[in-house]
Amino acid sequence: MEERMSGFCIAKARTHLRNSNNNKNSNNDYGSGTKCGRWNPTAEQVKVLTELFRSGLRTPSTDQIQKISSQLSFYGKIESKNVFYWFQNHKARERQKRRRVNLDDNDVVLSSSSIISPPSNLIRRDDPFSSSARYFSEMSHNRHLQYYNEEPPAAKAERVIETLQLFPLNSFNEATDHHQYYYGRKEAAAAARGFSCGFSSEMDHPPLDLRLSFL
Amino acid sequence: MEERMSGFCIAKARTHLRNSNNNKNSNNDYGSGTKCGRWNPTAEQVKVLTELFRSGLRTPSTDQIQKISSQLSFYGKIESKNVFYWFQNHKARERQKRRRVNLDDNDVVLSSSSIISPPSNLIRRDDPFSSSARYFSEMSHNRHLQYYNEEPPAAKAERVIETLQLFPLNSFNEATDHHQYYYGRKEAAAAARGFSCGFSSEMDHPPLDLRLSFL
DNA sequence: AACTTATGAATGAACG
DNA sequence: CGTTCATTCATAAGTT
Repeated sequence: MEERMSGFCIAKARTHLRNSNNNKNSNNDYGSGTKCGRWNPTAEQVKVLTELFRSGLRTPSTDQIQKISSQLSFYGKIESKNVFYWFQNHKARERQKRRRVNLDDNDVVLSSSSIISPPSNLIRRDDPFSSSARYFSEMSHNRHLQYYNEEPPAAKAERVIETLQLFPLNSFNEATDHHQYYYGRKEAAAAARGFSCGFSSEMDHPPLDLRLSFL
Repeated sequence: MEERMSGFCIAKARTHLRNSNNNKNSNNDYGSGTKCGRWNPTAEQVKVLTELFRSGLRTPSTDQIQKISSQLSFYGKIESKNVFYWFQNHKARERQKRRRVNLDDNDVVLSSSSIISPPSNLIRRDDPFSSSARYFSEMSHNRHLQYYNEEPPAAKAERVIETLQLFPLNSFNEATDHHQYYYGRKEAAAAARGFSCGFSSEMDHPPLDLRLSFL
């Protein structure tokens, strides 16, 4: 049972939703609005929140949340929880992003340098989600990061990318030891064990043998 | 029916300047100086991803994503996030589709069985943040159980930053007393500096004076 | 070319 | 907190 039939958004999704007119609306909602209950921040709200974040606020206290919310309500409907979530998400994503970038970065370099030089233009220069932490358009955290010091890169040394060689030449880095994290999915596990990409016969192209064994 | 009209994305904070330049060039010319377009997977990439998905992989771990990305980069430009999103979307859409069908069948049943649906419109608590710091605890949604673990509990010392008082000027809530930053995050306190709620008398304008650079 | 569909990307919300 | 879900936005690709 891996199917996550959680799906019962029904209650929420299908309910026609009250038109929350009690709020008299806000000038925001670019066209949508009334449909769902999901908060849709206005530009100003986002701007302010971003500024706060940028200035270092990461986990506002309850009071702060309330105050911020209060202030932002001027621009449109908003509740405390929205502010709460916003920071929560923003922070998490900021980090996630950074993490991914690091990995990516590492790897790509490797890959390009090895074997078959990739199609020139593949050398990504500026990616939203990578390098330069320039993913979020306007967020640009180009500030002193000293305020948030969170993840010493070294700490994660364990799960590092064991620099598997990327291409088929001799891939299958068994490196994926058995100790792999059972990150849950049975199916995933199953898949990971013996998947050999089906296209063996056609494969007009190279290699890439993905049997997940390398995962 | 859900009209996706969605006027425009005025603020949205990310606005990519749809009008980046001129004509619809949009040649997937990643890597060149221009803005990145969105990832355009090659047939091979899609194939592999699909295979992986079919073989059961639904929510690849970070490592897996990383590796997959590496492998696929052979076929063209690709980043971790692309892989991440791909799976995310693929999974979601499959479910969505299925849900739709499913729901179509017993939508009424559901509705009636769910006990006097409370005035959903009013359910929203105005301020769950009233007192308890750890807020929100009553949503028993019970999604699906999936265990995942790969990160050892980290004893992370919160970095304490000196405090600059928040909302210095005048708050509605007297709560702004000096020890308010005891509430939780010390770091939080550090940040809101300058957030002065100045409800000037100009209601047509941003009342919120953040004194952050704010353009 | 306008319309529709498919899908990449983003993000609010929430779970464990 | 990190992860996952649901929904929406944006845009490339496919259709008419």
